[in-house]
Amino acid sequence: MNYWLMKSEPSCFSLDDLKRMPGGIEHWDGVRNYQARNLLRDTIKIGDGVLFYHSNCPQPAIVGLAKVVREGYSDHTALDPREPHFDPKATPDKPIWFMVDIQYLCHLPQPLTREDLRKHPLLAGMGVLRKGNRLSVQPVTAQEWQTVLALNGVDDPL
DNA sequence: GCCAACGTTGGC
DNA sequence: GCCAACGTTGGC
Repeated sequence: MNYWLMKSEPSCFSLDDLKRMPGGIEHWDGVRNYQARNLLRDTIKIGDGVLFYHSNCPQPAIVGLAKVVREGYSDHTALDPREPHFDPKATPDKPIWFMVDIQYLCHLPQPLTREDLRKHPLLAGMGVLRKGNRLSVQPVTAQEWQTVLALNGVDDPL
């Protein structure tokens, strides 16, 4: 079991949007970075925990929890010329880009802002705080996962 | 809106 | 294979 932090701009796709999807499930498409692609294709597994992070917004924060319900498969938005993340080099046989499906679990009663993370000794080392870190999918340690839950007084849903 | 950091592209 | 130019990300 592994844990991940996934970033999304709430003006584009928010945790509320995920909650509203049928079954609370949506595919995590549009990732066009090779390092993140490798994680989506090879490493992220069904049942893994996801910290849902809102980026590029007035209050960037970890706002909720999700879990992985489908492992890496072809990101079809790379094959469709009408899609903003269309990649002419991708083909059905060699998709290049991959995505996973995640399912909504809950909102955090107390979203954790960057300031919250920075001031907590067990969270201050999180990748999302590192300057210049642009990975939209990044690993989270079990300790970080448990600390985020403990600060919110929520039981581990996984 | 600014700007630093980063990944990608493409000429050589 | 180097590296400058460029586009994007994302906090502030």
